[in-house]
Amino acid sequence: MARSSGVLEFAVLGLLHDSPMHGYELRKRIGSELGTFRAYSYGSLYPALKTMTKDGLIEADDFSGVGRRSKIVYTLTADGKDRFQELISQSGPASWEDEAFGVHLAFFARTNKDVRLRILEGRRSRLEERLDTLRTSLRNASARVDNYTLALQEHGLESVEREVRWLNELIATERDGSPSSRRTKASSDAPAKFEK
Amino acid sequence: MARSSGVLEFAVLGLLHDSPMHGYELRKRIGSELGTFRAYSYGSLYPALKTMTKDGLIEADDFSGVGRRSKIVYTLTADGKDRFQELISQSGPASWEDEAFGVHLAFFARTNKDVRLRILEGRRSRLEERLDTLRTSLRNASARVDNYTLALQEHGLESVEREVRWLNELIATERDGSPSSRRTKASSDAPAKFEK
DNA sequence: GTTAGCATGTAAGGAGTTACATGATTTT
DNA sequence: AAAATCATGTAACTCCTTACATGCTAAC
Repeated sequence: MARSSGVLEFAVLGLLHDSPMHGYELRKRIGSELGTFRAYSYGSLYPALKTMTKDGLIEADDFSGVGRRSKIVYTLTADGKDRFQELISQSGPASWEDEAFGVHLAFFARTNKDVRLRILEGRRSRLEERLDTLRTSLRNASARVDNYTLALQEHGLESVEREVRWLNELIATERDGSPSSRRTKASSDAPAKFEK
Repeated sequence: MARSSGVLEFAVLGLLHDSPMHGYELRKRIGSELGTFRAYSYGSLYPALKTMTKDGLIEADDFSGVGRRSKIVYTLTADGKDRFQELISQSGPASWEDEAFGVHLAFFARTNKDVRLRILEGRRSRLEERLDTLRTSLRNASARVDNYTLALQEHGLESVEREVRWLNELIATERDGSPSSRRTKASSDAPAKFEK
């Protein structure tokens, strides 16, 4: 098994979970719907779809009937759904990295509340580590470095501080919802603010 | 000629411009002094140094005297200085990309005022394009997408808006300095706010 | 009828990381 | 004397982009 990995696979599984789709459309949605708006090229996407088909995560239906624009529609298999559940339940260090965090958040509506909180808090502590490094480096920098570099570092620092505040709000909102310990069955109910 | 390219080469040239250094230290400085705090691994850095040596941009002096910790100190050659001047003078589209912009800004103290302004303005227009895309995608998104994704997209949008405001300040400060058209010889004088 | 957008793919290559391998020196 | 940090390097691998190649269909 090729064991295709990474953010792209995760994104594809999540989007196909909603409805079957062909590659061309998947690419657009990855670029626009997933908060990251990271656009993958076809050179990444199409080979990934092949690998995932080989791995049995998705199934390809070739709609190349004569006279009609050729299309290959992909559908999630049972294995694919399992894999998505597996990925969506991960709340370890890997899920607090920039890109991975973005995709995880994009699928939060389908994520358990406990997992959501752990990811949010993990992300925050990851950023707080970064703040430490940045503040230290800024303290040394103010003596040695020119003021353009300083301006850039300060701006970077403020950006991270802003993200921490944003996370604090998300975490607070998340906690305002019904506490997960009360539930017998793990619930993915979103707190009021996040209902559709 | 291998024509080593990219941000890493630029960063190395800029740092060696100040003073000769060995690889281990270069790596740390790239991570901390350059506003981007992007840390390259040795697996990237050491091969890059070899290529640059082959290209004649830097010169390696091996301090492996017996009993002393082995060190290879790199010094900029005349060609290397030329190359750095070439890179630092570029104000085209490539220099408004995230990473490249960071390095360019890190070396702004050695950049001509005209070039500085063109880079700052180019960066701003690049971000304004991104704002357009984001705002459009956000308008569609609010209908179709769950509110977690929405929160992420809104936060992303605000981050870009903040960077634009930051750039506006830098540009204004830059313009407050003596106008470059008055100068016969291009000057790299920093505006008052940015003097050391 | 031609331009723009839809739709799929491959080959070559760029840029970087991880894991490995080795050894000296300083700090605890 | 052990642990941390200094110091250099390579091989295999991952992930992704660019450029190429092909052809259909809708809109102007």
